[in-house]
Amino acid sequence: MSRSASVLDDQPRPGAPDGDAPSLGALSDVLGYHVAQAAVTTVELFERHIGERYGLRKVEFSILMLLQANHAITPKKLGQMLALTPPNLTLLLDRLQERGLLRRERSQVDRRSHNIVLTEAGVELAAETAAAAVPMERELQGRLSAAERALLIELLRKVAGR
Amino acid sequence: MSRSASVLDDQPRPGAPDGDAPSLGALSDVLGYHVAQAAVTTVELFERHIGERYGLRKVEFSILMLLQANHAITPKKLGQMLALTPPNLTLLLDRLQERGLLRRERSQVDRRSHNIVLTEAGVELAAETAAAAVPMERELQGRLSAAERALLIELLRKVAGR
DNA sequence: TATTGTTATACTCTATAACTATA
DNA sequence: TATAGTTATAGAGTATAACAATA
Repeated sequence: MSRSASVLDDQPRPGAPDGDAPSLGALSDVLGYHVAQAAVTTVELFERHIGERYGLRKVEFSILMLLQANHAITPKKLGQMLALTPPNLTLLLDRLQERGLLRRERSQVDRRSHNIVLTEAGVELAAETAAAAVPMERELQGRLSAAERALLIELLRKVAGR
Repeated sequence: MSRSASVLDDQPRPGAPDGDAPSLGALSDVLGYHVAQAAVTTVELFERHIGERYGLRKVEFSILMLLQANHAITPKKLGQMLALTPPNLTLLLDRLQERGLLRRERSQVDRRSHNIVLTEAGVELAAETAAAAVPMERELQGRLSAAERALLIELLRKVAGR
């Protein structure tokens, strides 16, 4: 754990008004901190490429992508995959439904559960935003090589563990 | 982008009530999604090892660690390092100050700014929680080797870019 | 005029509890 | 008696605007 003694005990040097880069201390060994800091970048990227342009929140985009890939899926499963509690999911689905992007169809097999399916507009928006994700990811090339990016995703999946 | 056709069009097979594992679709190539999913794990880890035990939120723990490593630091810098807006930081510092963990000392150099310093109780809690972070990180060994973990942190730092 | 930090405020995000309807 | 989903509600997290004190 490297630390830079007490360089700035209320005495910032004239030439460096903001002092040295402060040390992370014990935080440098805390994985969660680095995950959170990386999220600052990815969230900003998402907002700029997709969120603001299509009026979608991160989770809404994820839901669209999962519905695109799985056609019909229950709220239960969506909730499990995205770590959402049932009440939150209900609200999210309400919002997307009001926008005409999806439908809830009562399952004929188990009438308690629903199958969520994209409407035509939903299919279209899913395709558009999936396409918008490509340049978004490409923007990371300045920070990570393709190999590093693939490796990073693999390691993150191990941490997520599912 | 692998997708598993329409295995579950409202017809879950009897033997597998929850159907096959749904595909991630386009999401599997979105770094931000994987970062967010990994965060679910690290947040849960934090809550269990530190948050609940010491009544600290993630950011509060981070502030403690930064103060521990840097002795005196201004809210401005803390805000930059943790991506917090000034009003949020004010509230966080209020809370920690009310708990008797830190003091705001007006800088003699620039009387607009403050130096935040840990009280004795703050130093103690910082040490305790830093120690509690060790077994927390160790718990990740089931998912990542030491080398993988180091590599992951390095890659996350590149994404965070600072 | 610009900067540090604060106050006031509101909006988003997420969680818990209680409920309905099906099984 | 258990499960899928909803409703109601509250708390945590985060943002913007307006302000005070100092530079």
